[in-house]
Amino acid sequence: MARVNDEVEALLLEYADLIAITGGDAFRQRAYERAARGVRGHPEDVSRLDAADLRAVPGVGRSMADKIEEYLRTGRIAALDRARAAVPQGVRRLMAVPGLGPKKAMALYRERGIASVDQLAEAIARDGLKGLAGFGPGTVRGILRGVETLRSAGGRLLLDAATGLADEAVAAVSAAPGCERCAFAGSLRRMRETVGHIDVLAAARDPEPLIAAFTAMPSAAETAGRGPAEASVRTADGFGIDLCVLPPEAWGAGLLHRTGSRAHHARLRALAADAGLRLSWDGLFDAAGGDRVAAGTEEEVYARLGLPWIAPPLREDRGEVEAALRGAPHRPVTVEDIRGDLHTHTDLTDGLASLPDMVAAGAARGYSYYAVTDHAPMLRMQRMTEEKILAQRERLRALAGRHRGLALLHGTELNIGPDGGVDWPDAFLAGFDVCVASVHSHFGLDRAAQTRRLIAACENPYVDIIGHLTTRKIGRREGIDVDLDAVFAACARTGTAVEVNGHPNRLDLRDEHVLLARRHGVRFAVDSDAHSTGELGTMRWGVGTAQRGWLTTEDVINTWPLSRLGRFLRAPGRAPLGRARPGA
DNA sequence: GCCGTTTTCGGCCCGACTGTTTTCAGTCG
Repeated sequence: MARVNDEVEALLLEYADLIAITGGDAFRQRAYERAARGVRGHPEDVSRLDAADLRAVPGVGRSMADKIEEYLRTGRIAALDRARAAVPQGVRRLMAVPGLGPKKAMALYRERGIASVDQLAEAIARDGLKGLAGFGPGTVRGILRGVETLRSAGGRLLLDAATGLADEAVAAVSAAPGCERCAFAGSLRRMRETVGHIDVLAAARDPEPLIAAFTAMPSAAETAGRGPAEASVRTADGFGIDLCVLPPEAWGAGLLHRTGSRAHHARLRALAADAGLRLSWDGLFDAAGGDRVAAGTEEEVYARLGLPWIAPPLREDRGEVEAALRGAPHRPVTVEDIRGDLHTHTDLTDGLASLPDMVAAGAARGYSYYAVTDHAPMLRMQRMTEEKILAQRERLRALAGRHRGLALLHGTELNIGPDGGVDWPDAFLAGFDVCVASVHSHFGLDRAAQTRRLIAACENPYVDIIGHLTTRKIGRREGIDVDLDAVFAACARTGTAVEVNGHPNRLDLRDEHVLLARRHGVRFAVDSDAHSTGELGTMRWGVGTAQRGWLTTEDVINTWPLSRLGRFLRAPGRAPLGRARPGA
């Protein structure tokens, strides 16, 4: 793990789980979970904070600050070590299975000695849970489904964790003497939703110091392989990172080769062959004479093949080469194109940061508009009321003009009920600038019912954006069963945008669904769904997914100027954007 | 364990869903 915050988050979550497993105070457990989220969402590295600043992190008080300091000083937390001694590691890992909580995990261990996911799967296969109290046939079926979901993500990292590791490796190698260039490549550079291993590429005359720096970095728990110009390491969790060092003149060809995808690179090789050239990992060569004709940069190689540079998320052989050959190269939306975030939370509901802090963080990102969209009352645990959200609106209006050039939009994230209804009547919804509507319950409805409810939500004139439409959580929960064609057709017909949620656990819609929706003529909002100031940065993964889905600025409403966005958000009785808002 | 314009104690994330233990515990959002 690269960022100290990630390490601390993991330790606090582990402690919270151990409290739950051993039947400790539920409020204490939640305090640790909350602090873990606070640390995760904190934009600064906790190792650089003094005691007072540490306690300013949401959810961190004296006891947590002491534990974090103890970890930073000694690399251990004594209280956590004691808790670990009481519960076998595998029991905690069982809790990663959807449907298995602390109680059932502990019961499996106590009654059947099961202490790993593999042992659990094996026990189910030989009917070994029979007779165990609380584990009837329905429960066992559910657990088995959970094991399959978990295994579907098996051993792969989410984009935030993979990016953290890759950044650490690139920083370590870049600092080595003689390193001319260094970057990560592979599926991470293409922004696939999960990453099986990380490819790091570097350019240098002498690979040795780079390899030494790479194998010595803190995350490299063991060196799995080593050659004259490459090395492989594994993290403590067994995740693999490869380094390949190239001569500087081969940098572009090497980066192209290592970035892939295999299918895209094969397409380029075929194109080269047609032109009497040969493309390999170290350059583009004249097939007859053997002279290297391009290799220094990706742009040079593409240009020699008659193509413009193609953004890595597009390199999946989904027509990107043909489009470029036709003279209509695809220009995907970029992070720099994003003018605002239309789905964010504050501590009024389940966010961690205050309204002024979230707004300030949005301003710091250079946005021209920023929407606050806290949860609505149907999500009971959030205890939202009309009074609370109206008071928030007043506080938001009072912040207008505080940040030059930033228009503040007041919104909400509505819940789509099983029948497609949402939390508030039209008259109240008309008071919001923007409404996101999302499914948060009744995941088990059948396909027809899910499709009906989503179409009904689209038809609500105040619903502007459908949030995280399939509700999948990578490795935790399959998405709902829904007729996406029918829903996207309804979105296009009603002018309802679909969200590309950038949270690395969600990435919902996923790239294939984005492609499908785009074919229906749907508009999109790429959002962070941030619950802390740091999480506003998840926008980058949303944009990566949008790029993989071939979205352009024309498709994405939050790349548009405020005036055009305002026309899109128009609804009966709703004040036009910019008029009701000083500072807009 | 955290937190505070109802403060230094006593609250804090409530309720639906599911399966099964036939009166409710466990899990989840």
